[in-house]
Amino acid sequence: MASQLIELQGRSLQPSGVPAGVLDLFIRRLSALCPLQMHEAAAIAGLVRDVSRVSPHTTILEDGIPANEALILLSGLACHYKVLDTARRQMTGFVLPGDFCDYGFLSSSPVRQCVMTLGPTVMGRIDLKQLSALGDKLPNIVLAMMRGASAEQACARELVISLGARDAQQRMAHCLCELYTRLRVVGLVDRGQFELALTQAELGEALGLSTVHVNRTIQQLRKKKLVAMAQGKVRILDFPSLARIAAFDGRYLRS
Amino acid sequence: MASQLIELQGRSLQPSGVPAGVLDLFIRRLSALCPLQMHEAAAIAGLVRDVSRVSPHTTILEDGIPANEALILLSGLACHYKVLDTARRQMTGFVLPGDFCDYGFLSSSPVRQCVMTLGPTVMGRIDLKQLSALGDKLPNIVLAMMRGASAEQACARELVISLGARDAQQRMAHCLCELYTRLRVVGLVDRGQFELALTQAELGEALGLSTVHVNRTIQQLRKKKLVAMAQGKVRILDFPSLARIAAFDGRYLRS
DNA sequence: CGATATCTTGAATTCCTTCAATGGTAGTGG
DNA sequence: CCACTACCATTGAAGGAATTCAAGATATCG
Repeated sequence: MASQLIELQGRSLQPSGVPAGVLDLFIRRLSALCPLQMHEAAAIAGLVRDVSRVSPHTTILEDGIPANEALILLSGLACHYKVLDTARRQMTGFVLPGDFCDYGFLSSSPVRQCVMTLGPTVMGRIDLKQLSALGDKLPNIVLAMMRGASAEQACARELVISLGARDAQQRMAHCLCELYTRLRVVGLVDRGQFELALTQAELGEALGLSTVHVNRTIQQLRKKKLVAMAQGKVRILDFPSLARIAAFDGRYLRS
Repeated sequence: MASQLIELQGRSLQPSGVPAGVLDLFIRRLSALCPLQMHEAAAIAGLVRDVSRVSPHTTILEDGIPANEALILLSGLACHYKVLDTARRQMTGFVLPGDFCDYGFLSSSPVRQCVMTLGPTVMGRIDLKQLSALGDKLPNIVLAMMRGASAEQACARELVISLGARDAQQRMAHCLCELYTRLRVVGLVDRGQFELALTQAELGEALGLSTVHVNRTIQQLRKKKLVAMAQGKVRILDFPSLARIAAFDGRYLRS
């Protein structure tokens, strides 16, 4: 796993040696799941260690391996996926900044699916013993994490619906609506625009479509002036119309 | 919700008024998730109340409603589903005997998807306050439930893979392999045969296929002498071959 | 600036859907 | 006991959505 300690960028250090600011998204995400008091947020932020960059297309969690730490995506993009016999690959969900990469640690279950980075990312780690001890003292922390797992479950179910009952255009629109909504929670959307380090081929792996068809589908949405996508950036031009096409109802993302 | 108290069938009663035996599958399922001591199993079984029959095709949990009790399927079959604008319906997972219908109660999340019975079923309920109090005393109970939620998550992800990357025959084979494996855990498979109160149209809603194509796919599997399906019963004739077709690897079902 | 990856386009094919009709089976009531 | 009804399974034929194959255009990066 090619990773190195992140540079400090001239920021002040917390006791753990983690630059302030890097953990903002993590705390913002947790608080959105369950409102945290200042000391609760500080306590869990204090457990994050080994903050490090991870190169694109690196598998950071392997199927079937018991975890001994909780992995948090601090910036960038990652995904759950599985490789089939046929060398075909299917993604089953995105991990966005502030999310835990896998929630199996909550029930001491082994990781059930590989997790891989897509663009360049920054990861943080929390020792499970420490996390467990903290959870005993601050139940809101545990609640927030369990709600995170619940939200991830809801996303997976929604993806089932996309792949089972929506056509290509609806799938694409729904995916963009979800990313837009989830990224907005952590403040990563600026005037309808967000970063998305994802090729069309990779989008196809997420949506169960061929690369060619992804391309044609995007063009349809472009032609309708609903989105603009280029250079790893997505701009949502007309969210209401996009949501209408996809029959997107973001309530499944709420806690 | 058309439900009535189950008859007693001449069995001895536990203090709660629930006939002995009805809860066996529930305990077996929980113990498979996390081995329980006798007193732990007895404790949670003692909380189950309002055991009642529910008619086929009854929606027992509604999208978005906060739950005030945990619902357990004691016998029969149920599913998670969502109805789309287009009047199309997509199932996102099966609930088998011994399973909780929804795990949202673990994080005080509202139910995120409707749950509906398929065949005739028997349901049990546990008050969330009592369950929470019990969980504080017996952490293994909580662990078992959280592992149940984790297993359900794994099932949803696997369904994503089926709908996104497997053709009709592989989907069908994979679905049958999963049902076979899950039902075997609770002892509901007899010489390769199990009950499945599901029409071909409903199977299509689960697998993202049209009724016609479900029919043709089943015929292919029949012709290969892999399965026999009729009158709500499925017999797996050649599990290894079926698993090979689907590239089924049951490890995702383990805790 | 050349090399590689990604995006784009066209044409042929495949898998699955839709429509429509028939056959089978179980339950209902005369 | 048999007609009647309703639901489910099955089959054929036509159409459509998405895939595959193949090639060319554009971007990206060392």
